[in-house]
Amino acid sequence: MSPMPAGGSEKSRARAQAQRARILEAARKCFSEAGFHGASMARIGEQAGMSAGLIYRYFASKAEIIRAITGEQREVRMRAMAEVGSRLELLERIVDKMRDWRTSGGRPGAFDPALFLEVTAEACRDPAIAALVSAQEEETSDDMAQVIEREARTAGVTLSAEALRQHTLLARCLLDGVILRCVRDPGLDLEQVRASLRALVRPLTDQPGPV
Amino acid sequence: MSPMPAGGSEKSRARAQAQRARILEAARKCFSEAGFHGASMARIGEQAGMSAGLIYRYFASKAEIIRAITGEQREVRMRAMAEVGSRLELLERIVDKMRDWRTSGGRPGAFDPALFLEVTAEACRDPAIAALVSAQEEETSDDMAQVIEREARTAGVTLSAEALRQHTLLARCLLDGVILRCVRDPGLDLEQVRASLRALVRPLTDQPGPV
Amino acid sequence: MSPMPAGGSEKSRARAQAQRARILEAARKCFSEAGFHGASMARIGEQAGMSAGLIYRYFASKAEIIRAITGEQREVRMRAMAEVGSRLELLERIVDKMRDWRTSGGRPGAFDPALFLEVTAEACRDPAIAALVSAQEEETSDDMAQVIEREARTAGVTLSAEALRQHTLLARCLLDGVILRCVRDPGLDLEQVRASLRALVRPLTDQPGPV
Amino acid sequence: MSPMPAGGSEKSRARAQAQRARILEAARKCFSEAGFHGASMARIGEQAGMSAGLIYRYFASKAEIIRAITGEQREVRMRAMAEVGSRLELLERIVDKMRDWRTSGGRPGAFDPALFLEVTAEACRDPAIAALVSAQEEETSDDMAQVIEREARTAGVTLSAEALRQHTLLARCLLDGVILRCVRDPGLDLEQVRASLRALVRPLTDQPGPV
DNA sequence: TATGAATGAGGCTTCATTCAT
DNA sequence: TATGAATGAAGCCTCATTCAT
Repeated sequence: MSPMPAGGSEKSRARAQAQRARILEAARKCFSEAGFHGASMARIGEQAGMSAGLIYRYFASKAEIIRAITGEQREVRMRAMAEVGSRLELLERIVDKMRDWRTSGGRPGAFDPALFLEVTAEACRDPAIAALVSAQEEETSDDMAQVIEREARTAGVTLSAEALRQHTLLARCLLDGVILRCVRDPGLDLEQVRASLRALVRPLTDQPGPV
Repeated sequence: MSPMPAGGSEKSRARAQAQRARILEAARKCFSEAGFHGASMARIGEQAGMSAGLIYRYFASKAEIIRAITGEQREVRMRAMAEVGSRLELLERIVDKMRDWRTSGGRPGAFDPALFLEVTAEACRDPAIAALVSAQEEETSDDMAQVIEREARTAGVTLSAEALRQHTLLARCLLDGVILRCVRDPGLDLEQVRASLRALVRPLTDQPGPV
Repeated sequence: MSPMPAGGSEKSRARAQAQRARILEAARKCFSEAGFHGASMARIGEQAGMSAGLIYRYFASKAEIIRAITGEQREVRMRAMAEVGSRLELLERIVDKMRDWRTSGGRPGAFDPALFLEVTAEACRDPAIAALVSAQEEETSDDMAQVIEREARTAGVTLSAEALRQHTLLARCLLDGVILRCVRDPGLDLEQVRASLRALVRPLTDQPGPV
Repeated sequence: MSPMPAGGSEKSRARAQAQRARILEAARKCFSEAGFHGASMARIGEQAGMSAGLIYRYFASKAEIIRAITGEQREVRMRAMAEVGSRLELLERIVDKMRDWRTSGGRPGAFDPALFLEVTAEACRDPAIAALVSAQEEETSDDMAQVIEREARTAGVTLSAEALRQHTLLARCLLDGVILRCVRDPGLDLEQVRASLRALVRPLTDQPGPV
């Protein structure tokens, strides 16, 4: 799959990894701005500071870059959920990220809603992408479950497996929903979103519900 | 905007409308399968049973078709919210739609999550699409508020403006979140989603919250 | 060559001639504005107030319209030279025509330098056009010779055949040159051109020359 | 304007210039034969011995090629006027060029009347071309004035500014007229044109006129 | 490793022309 | 006679990908 030879010195392998990273960074930016189909290899190369031809020494095709970008998303989401103590904290964090995106327009390493949606849309078409995304979703649900368990532990509450699953599902839908709404309505008042979330998210209880 | 002359007989106008509908139907299918930029005019023409050139008698450009498809989404969402009496009923309805999509793969006129996401992703890039989507979002929020007011009336509860706004926001995020999650995880158990929603959505109260 | 049937009543033949004239009038305008290749049959039809398809009942092809337009040019030039008594009068008349063109932008029936050049350029490519133009040139030279003979008669001078030929050549080159220069330099001061021509054109003498 | 990056090694820049030249050479030929709009990029590429796509590495669009060709015309005319000592010499030279064109059909670098007329016709439609042509006309008039001043100096005559302007105008019209007539009438006897010019062009005098 | 020239396929769009009505 | 729907070819241009250097 990868065009890079398995062999080579330690040093050259490190170099190769650095090159791949540069390409992916450039691709992320281009894909975010123009979409997978709208971004050209030439533009990605330019952004990465190399010729388009050279990219093919590190990735077999544009599709492989897309797959790699898709694969990276998992880390971004995981990082976002690590060390978060409650659902509300997590939701507020995503609101912060959305505001960052609106104002600064996407710094490297930050969560990029445009890319997130591009990947999701592509998953509807490319089965390989769909499989990657689906696998990530399960992991992300696990991460979310951990956040909720942490919150429950802090609150001194014990959740049944069923309650945990339901709270996880709800929280995830809310989170994705916030992202989608922010993207679809650039005029959406994020402070109001934050306030609403604060008012609406209740302390965890053992019993299922409520919204 | 439209390349068709204003005049023409009754019959020819009807015919033109039929042709436009055929093209839009074909475009919907192609865009859903391949994305706006992955679908070619040739493919759309083939799907519509006509030459690619003929499409330009009814639409000035591919972009105009994309705009028309985007504009249509509003009707689809509006139809879905009409005559719905409560948030839970609405959410269950969207779950039904997602199951339809998974099984039948998108019938004409039905809500198409792939297209919905394609439009949203495109809104990140094309300001014209962003404006359309943004306008639709406001209308959809109004529709959602009506659903909630209906539910409140039925429950004999009076909602403050603030509470109404918050419930609307929550419900919309949940709804969009359900769509996104279903698309991103084809393995997601829709029956479990339905069950969770039933358990989680509480009767409306005057007070803000809770989730 | 022509798609029109030879038969038909007197009335229908007259009608056909009127239609041809309308088409040619429209084509003249379109060709002048957009060039032979830049003007579409649809646009010509629109300008003529008929469908593009109908044009083919009166002309076998676009090329035939071009040929017809080319053929018309002869009349325009001929009309311009009729009843003109001297070279200077003729040259001043062309200066007037150029000013009309600059200000009014080409009325129907008027001499159109853009069309004149379009035809000339096309003559370099299409042998059929070249033949038409070449034939017209001979006729136009004859017309010019008549103008000069008229001038000589008025001046009481007898020109040798050789002198006549030379004066004709000179006058024609001057005339075409004025047209070309006016087109190529929209800033050219026509009044100065007129003044220069007045100063430069001397009474005819029997002897060859001078300039 | 140019799609080529500014940087690059000495060698690659030289190569790029050579490619541009090859393309322009091919375009000149194609435009001369078929006109700006009749010549296809594919044909130009074929003539230049490269794929049509490659052309876009050296020119941003077909329009840019047209502009480049148009711009070149100035040099061709300028070259023709350099080191010419009199109006008659200049006119005879253009007659020579026309004969070359008729016989050899346009060698690279030679003056091409078909192209000259194509450019002029295009100037009637495209304001960008019109501006280029207009600017060239002024320069060409300056060049012509210099030729005339040279002739006056040789003849020991001092020309007033007004006389200089008038002689320049006359000479230029004659010159353009000769070109136009040669193109429009392929049967025109160039030797007779030459003889007529010789007979008609008189030595310069201080006084305005005569023709 | 790295470049950038080169290609061929394909995309969007226009248009002359034909034909059923 | 007249329309306008319909097509197929062609045009301009872009781009992923390959390859000689």
